[in-house]
Amino acid sequence: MSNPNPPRRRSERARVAIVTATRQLLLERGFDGLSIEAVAARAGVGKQTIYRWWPSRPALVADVLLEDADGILRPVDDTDDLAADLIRWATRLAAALTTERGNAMLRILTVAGLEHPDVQARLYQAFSVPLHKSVRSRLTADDYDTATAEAAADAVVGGIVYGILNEGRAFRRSRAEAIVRTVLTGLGKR
Amino acid sequence: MSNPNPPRRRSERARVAIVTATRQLLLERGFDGLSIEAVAARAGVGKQTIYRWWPSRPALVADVLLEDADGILRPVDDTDDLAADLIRWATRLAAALTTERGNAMLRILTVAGLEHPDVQARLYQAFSVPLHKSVRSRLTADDYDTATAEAAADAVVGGIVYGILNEGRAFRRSRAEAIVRTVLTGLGKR
Amino acid sequence: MSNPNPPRRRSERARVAIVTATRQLLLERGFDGLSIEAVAARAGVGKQTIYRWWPSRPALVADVLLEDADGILRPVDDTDDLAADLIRWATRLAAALTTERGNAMLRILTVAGLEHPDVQARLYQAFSVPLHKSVRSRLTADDYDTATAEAAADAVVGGIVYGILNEGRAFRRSRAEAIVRTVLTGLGKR
Amino acid sequence: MSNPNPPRRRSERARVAIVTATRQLLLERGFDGLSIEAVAARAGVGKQTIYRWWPSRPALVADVLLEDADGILRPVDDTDDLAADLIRWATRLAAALTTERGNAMLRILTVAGLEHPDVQARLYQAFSVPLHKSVRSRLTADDYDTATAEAAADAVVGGIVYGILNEGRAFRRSRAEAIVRTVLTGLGKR
DNA sequence: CCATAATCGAGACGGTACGTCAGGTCTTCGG
DNA sequence: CCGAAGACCTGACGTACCGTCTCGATTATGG
Repeated sequence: MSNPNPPRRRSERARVAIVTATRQLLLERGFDGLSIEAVAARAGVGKQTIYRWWPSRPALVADVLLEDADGILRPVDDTDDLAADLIRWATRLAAALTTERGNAMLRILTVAGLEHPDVQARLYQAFSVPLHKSVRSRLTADDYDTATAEAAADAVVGGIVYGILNEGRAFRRSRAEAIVRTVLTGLGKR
Repeated sequence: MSNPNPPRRRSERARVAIVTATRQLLLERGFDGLSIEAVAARAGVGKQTIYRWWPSRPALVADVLLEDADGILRPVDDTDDLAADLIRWATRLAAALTTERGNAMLRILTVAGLEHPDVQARLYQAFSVPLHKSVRSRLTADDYDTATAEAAADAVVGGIVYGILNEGRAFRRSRAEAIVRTVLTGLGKR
Repeated sequence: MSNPNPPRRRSERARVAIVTATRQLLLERGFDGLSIEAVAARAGVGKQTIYRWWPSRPALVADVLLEDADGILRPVDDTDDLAADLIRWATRLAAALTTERGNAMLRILTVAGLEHPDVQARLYQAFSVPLHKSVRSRLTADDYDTATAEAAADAVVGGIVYGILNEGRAFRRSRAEAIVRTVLTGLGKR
Repeated sequence: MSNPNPPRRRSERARVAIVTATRQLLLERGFDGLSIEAVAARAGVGKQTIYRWWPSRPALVADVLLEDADGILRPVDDTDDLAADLIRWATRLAAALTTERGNAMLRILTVAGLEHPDVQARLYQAFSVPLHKSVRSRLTADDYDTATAEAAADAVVGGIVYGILNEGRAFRRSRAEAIVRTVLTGLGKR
């Protein structure tokens, strides 16, 4: 019997050209300014070659974003100073998301997810979950209970990312630090 | 003296029909499924009548959302129990944003803002700012300093809204409560 | 009792402005490039003021053309030299219809007539009939019978005008003369 | 060697559907009642498919007319009776141009040409030139000199076609005959 | 080492929606 | 009541892309 999953000989050259063209156009024109036709033209590829391998525009975009995820997803350091670890992490996250490119990516990622449930799920797994988990793990490593770690991670990640979604590149890193400190120490009245 | 800029006699009938049709179609098909042509048809109005008064699709959508803002924007109560006040507020916010309609609105609002800077600014002023301010005011009323209030508001609002953007209607109200509690008490190891 | 036929107080100022604007735009853009909106704007007049007095665009155009008819419609001289009279007339007609303005008018007149039966009838009466009649009268004045005069007028007028419609301003006056001569002398083989 | 300019694979099915729909609509609504949108709808074709192959509405119309030219363009017979030959030809021309369809075509052809110079040139070559040439050739075959033949052709063709443009289907064939006879015999006073 | 079948580039196709122009009707207001 | 202004509904414009569908022209095995 034949190979049940024949490797469907796909042109790597074309794949790379498409992904590259998509990345460029995404940064030039944003998510909703991106047309398959433009990608095909820029990549020197027939439209069908794109449709053969990606079911939809958001799926293509998602693939491109996933290739670039590493710049954003970094684990939290684990020294013996929890506050310092979290603040360093939060600051770096804010920095990454306020570069021109990083901010563009965040926006694209958010829109793409909001407009296409399938993609939402993939991006959620690839970005939100690891981000949240980074913080949670560092906290449970310091013996916080799951529920507390969860809520704290919500507050820190949400506070920073939502802030940047709203303020864009104007969001200051010091604000990320302030959020982390507040979550750590709470609001015990002084 | 006469008005030097007479407000160009506008048909209220048409305005209402357009806004209503837009709201319906937005809920039926979402933001990017909304076409001006469909709005015009449903409203029984010429396309030009829409373009005459709104510069773009996101601007029209923004106007519709702004009319519906009240359901989401409620001030924080001010009893002598800060925790209870904030938790009640957070819980209600989460409830409003996880109804079918409220969640749809949140998603639409976010995409519309991300795709159109002008609209982003308006929506930011109309939603994010008041939301944030609600929490901040309640805290400064209890004599927290500005910086702390700011950071806490970031954490609470961001934690809840970003959570709901990610999880959708699956986001539980108890999680909003947990976030508030964590921010209030901090992570002082017990 | 009131005047049973009140002269519907119409603004002469507006009428003139409209007709003038129409004439200008007609020469600038041709018949089908003429829009009522442009006429109204150029004339400093509301659209309704045009529609109040003219039922349609071709009707307005027809009025303008009729005001300018004199340049084209000249009677045939009646000296005792029939050939000279007709040649002079034909030559002048060709000259009038091959000026920039006259040619534009001919084309406009033709299109307007072909596209609107009512207008066709008016223009026919105002241009074709007098043109034809000029020639016919001159011939009957020289005792040709009606049928012959008719046919000769057909040949002369048609030959010249149709020629100019086809060739435009390239049509030479000598050609008009040749047509007249041929009709006068016939083709008796030599 | 291969064709350096391969003719961009075109759907014959679509071409025929478009031309047919255009012809129908032209006869139903006339030239200026013809919309590309209606042609596309009737032909079951996307608008772009029309715009891909024809630069403008008049160009499309011209193509349709050119396909139908044969009904009008017939050579002049060449028996030894010049008068009979020309009269037969003139009579047939008048007959063809006073059928419902033929008359409609003549009007359409004329307007299309007058409104669009490019089209004017093509239609002139395809209709006016051959018509004129038919008569001229028959005359030069009988040893008339070029100038005379030219003027006579002007008078005959112009007399008939311009007459029909003005009178429409009311133009009698006998009038065409009278024109031919007059041109042949001239107006030598009897 | 060819045969053959999937993949490729190109781009035509039937469509939907765009944003604009103008048509002809209507409404408002000032003179 | 007329005239200016211009909003209104309608319908068509010409364009951009959509996603599907042929077309040859390459490839890249696997018989």
